[in-house]
Amino acid sequence: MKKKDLDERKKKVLQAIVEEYINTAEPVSSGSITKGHGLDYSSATIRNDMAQLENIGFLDKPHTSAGRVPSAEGYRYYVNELLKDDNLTLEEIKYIQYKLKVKVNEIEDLTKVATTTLSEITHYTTVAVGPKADKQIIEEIKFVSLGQRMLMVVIVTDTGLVKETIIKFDEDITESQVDTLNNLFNTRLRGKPLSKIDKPMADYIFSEVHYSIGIMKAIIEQINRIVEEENNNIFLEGAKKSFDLPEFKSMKVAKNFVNLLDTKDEMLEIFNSGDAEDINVFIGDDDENSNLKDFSIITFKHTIGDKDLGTIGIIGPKRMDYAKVISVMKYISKKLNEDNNKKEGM
Amino acid sequence: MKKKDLDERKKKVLQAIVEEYINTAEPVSSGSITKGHGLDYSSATIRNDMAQLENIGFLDKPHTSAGRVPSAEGYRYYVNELLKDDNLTLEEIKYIQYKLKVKVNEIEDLTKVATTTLSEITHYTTVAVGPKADKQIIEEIKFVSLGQRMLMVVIVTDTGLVKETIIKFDEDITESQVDTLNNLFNTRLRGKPLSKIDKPMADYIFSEVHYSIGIMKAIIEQINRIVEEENNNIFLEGAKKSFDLPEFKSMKVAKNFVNLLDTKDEMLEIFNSGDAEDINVFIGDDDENSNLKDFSIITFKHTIGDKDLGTIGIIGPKRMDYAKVISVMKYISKKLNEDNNKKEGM
DNA sequence: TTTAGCAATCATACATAAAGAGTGCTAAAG
DNA sequence: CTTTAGCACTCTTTATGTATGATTGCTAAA
Repeated sequence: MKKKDLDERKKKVLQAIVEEYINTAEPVSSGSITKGHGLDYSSATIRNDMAQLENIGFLDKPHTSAGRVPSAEGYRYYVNELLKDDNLTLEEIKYIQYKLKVKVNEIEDLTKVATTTLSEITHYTTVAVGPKADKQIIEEIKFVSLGQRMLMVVIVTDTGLVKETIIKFDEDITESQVDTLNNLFNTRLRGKPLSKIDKPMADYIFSEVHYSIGIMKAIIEQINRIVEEENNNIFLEGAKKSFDLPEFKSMKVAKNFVNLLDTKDEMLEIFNSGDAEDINVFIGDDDENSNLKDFSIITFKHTIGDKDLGTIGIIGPKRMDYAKVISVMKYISKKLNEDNNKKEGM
Repeated sequence: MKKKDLDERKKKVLQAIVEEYINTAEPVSSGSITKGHGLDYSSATIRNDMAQLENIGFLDKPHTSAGRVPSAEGYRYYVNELLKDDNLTLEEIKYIQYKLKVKVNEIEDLTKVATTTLSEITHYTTVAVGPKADKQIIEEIKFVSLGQRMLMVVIVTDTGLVKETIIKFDEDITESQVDTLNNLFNTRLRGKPLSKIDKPMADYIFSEVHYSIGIMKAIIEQINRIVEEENNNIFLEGAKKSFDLPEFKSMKVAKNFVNLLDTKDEMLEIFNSGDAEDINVFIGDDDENSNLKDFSIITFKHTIGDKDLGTIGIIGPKRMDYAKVISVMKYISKKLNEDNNKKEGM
């Protein structure tokens, strides 16, 4: 049997098992889904279907007499083929609207509000990751002198991202030198993507400036450094909520979760790999030995028009309420885009 | 018996128990400390002392036949009276020197390096909390226009802290207005502490500016907002390390830990309450029902001269290696101050 | 004051048994 | 051919009892 062409009843059985397991966190027995979920068969019939669903890899059996649990494959089929994702209550919709109406001045704030709201409604841990630096356009680059031998550099991009750093020198800097720097870097870099200053550009800058090479080198080096260290701006909300979930009774799961949030690498990879247009669902592989084994991550890109404002996502157990999460995300994503296109048009 | 006047042997017994428990995480029996730790008595003698130490509240008994465990009181006595805190190895000293020698341009970076190093050497979770805003002096306040109706405000303080925000308006702003703003705010606020703009100051500003009240109101409101939201800059390092400790086998402990880091309030209170001059040791109360019950927090203020650069601390189990942690902290604290006074003198 | 000796206490580990849940298979019914 | 009833089988869970070992508290002697 091909995986894709399940007959109608098997689809219903799989769906019933996934939904039941999402609710109870207990393996689902054939007896418990004879009625409801659009099904009305004897447990023996369900058992037969379950055996076949297990054969094609959609279900797992913890042990002989324990009922079935969806496999990663099973979850994927459920998410892709069986999910009905329009189940927000009116209260939830109103709450989201209320929260997103808040007056924000920085896009970062809006992302945080959205992330917090998402966590409140879904009761899962949510994460916001800043946009990739190199996709952004430099709108302003400003040098401000701090004392004689210190300089602050502020770079502002079109998405409202602000990067700043302080550079120290071994020699004095005059105000007129600062003016020159402001002129030079602004005329050269404004409108360009926020990426490292390459060799030709550095050479050009050197050729234009008549004073200390040491200062210029330090500046370029430091700018390249802050441009490179992207995505350090991770915002985490509701980590403790995850610890109330039954899967966190297992120390191993809890530890993997903390590792995931502490190390960040694996998590970031998934956050950055998603498709820009869509809600992306990552379901941890069953067999893998990674920290992600027991978790699912669902992300979407926060965008206004074609500007990438970062990624917002949820980390939860594989037994996640996909329907709910995806519904909420779709709604929030739509709202974010709507409201801000309005504001942009001013 | 008064708590303070333990005879010499009882002191040694208490010390032996604390140190043994720190090493093994197992209740300490009378038999296991008959030799070593400067003791050479029979288990019966030790037992008598242990019974009395328990009476005055320095030891606890998990159950009748389980050996003894230090109480919070016991730890406190140990830390205050019995601790010998000079046990860094040469390798550790060299490693710290090597790490702190790194060239940093922002004080925030230095704090991070110190925090990371502290975590590496002690194997505990470390936390850095930014300095209190109102203790800092405004060194520069800069308005940068972003498009017609957006303005960025950057405030730099004497400790190198940078606060910035973006303000949106309903009307246009001209370059000359921005210049006026820069002049006005800099002459008025530079050298002042980073605190909210009060009524008289606001009134003065209003009286000086001839255009839109709406714009000025928005600016002052927003500046007050970012000044108020202090300590959002918490830097966490090595959370996963804690999960390797035996006490984290208990789900309750693990959950409290995550709550602590996620909610931040309780933790911040302790971080901000410490004495500026000293290493501060907080030991969770035995009976209390708080998230902190099972943990100890050790902090010190990162300062250069009299500038407060924030607080660096460790969160670990009550069974923490106090001697080691305090030694490392003292050393790092000294080094930070030394090196930077040198750099300051340029 | 210190110590040896010993009964008493309690957690832990282990073995065994009983109960319960759920499956897989077979054969009958629809 | 599909569905269902029936039942043996498997495996987990829980309870119970028992043995074991660690450690203490007390007493009496050194």
